[in-house]
Amino acid sequence: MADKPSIPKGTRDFPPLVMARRMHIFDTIRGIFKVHGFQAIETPAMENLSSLMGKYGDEGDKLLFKVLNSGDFKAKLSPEELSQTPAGKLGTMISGKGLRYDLTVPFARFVVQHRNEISFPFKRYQIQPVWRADRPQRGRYREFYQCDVDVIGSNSLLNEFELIQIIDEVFEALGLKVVIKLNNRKVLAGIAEVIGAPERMTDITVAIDKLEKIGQEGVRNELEQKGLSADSIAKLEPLLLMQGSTQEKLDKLEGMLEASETGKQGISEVRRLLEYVDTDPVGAELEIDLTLARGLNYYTGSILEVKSAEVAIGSICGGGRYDDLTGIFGLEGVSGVGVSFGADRIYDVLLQLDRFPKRAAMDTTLLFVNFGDAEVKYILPILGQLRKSGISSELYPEQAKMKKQMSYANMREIPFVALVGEQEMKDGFITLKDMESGEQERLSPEELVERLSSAK
RNA sequence: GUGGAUGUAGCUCAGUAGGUUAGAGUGCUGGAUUGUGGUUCCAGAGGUCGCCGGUUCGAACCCGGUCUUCCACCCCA
Repeated sequence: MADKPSIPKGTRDFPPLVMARRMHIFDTIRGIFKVHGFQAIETPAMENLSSLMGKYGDEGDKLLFKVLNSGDFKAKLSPEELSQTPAGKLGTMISGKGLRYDLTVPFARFVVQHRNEISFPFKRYQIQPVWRADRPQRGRYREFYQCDVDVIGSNSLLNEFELIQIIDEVFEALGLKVVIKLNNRKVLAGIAEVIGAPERMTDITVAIDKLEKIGQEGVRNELEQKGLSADSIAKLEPLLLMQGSTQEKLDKLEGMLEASETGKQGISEVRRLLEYVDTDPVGAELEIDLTLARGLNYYTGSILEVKSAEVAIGSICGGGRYDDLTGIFGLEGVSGVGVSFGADRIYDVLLQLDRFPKRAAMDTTLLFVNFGDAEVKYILPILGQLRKSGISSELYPEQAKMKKQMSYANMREIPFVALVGEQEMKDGFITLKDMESGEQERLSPEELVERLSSAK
């Protein structure tokens, strides 16, 4: 006997209602990407493992799904290698491919590989699933969709501004309140420099990233543990506890980062970006957050992250500028900046807040009840007319009991039902029933189209 | 990867001094109602009690393992 059918850990099936809601998210995001002039691309689910390894830090390497080589994958290994190599390392020896971990690195590969066909700056969007061998939890899946927008081949901070606008427009359209957190890796690098530990930037940022969660004391302990000197920690603390308006924070920071060229540059970039925002302010809350670090180690400039202001679920969108990413694939001096929307988490937030549109808005508008073959033949051309007019409509395929057909409409939450029987055929009209109010009216086919077009 | 919970009908859950054919609500199917759904009433279908093994005369219940889901770390969308 076969096992009960199941799917791998951390993956999901999407039934129709869920899918309708997911499409609502994707359609909204895609529409806004297009309006901003971004073009769609896709890349394969699998990349060569060498394209993926080392791009996401040690932690990321562990979370990569590797695809076992076809054929006799152990033929090239000696028995010693086979038995002595630790499992984790063995995986990379017998796997030449891996599932993509995000869309940014494959995009960088794409840009380098197709550089002669692309005119820069290149604005692309990409909506595809990615895979991570993480331990699943709420809001964390092994297969999930990212919706990436990137501009590559332009250093201008106008791109960062456009991304902020896109974020604002997307969440506005979805009806979600969000906080956009902004920081700059150069500022973080400056801080590391000023406190006398320039090479420890990653450790420092990872630690201060947790400030909200583990508190000042916790951060201090973690930094001590990482081997940072007491002197450095003491210098760092006032920076973290800065209060005041964005401008005040920036002024204070600028003073502290006087000695660091990189730091000063970071500050001026943040200022510049905020100037753009001032010209056309966004609806979302925008805040400078020095504790925002972001783990992906390819970011070099602006970094940003979006959190729901209403539901605690981790970030629902994030990104930043990466100056060297294509360098890894052999194309130097091309800077890119982009953000990624986490569709699955956005879904969870919308669901929890009950902000999805009514099902009727995403589904069939009209159902014709089937009274028999003569009626069906009468209805078919009308049905075609409705569909040409963009009204989602269907005909019940069986001459089932009326109760059953009505229940079907009810279950599907179809807002209108059309009744065409002998009487209607003879008189040339259609009885339209509004399922919500229960009211019925008699309409000609033309009036029906008219009526439902306006009801949409 | 570390630590901790969880798992009984499609769904939400009852069900222990281990004892014959495992329950409720909801949903599903049919009927009451042969051109009218959502309410009500009646009937019916649906479970190898996550899976494997052990203890026992006997296991949904005790023990071990395993998988799933969830929670806290880690990390992140």
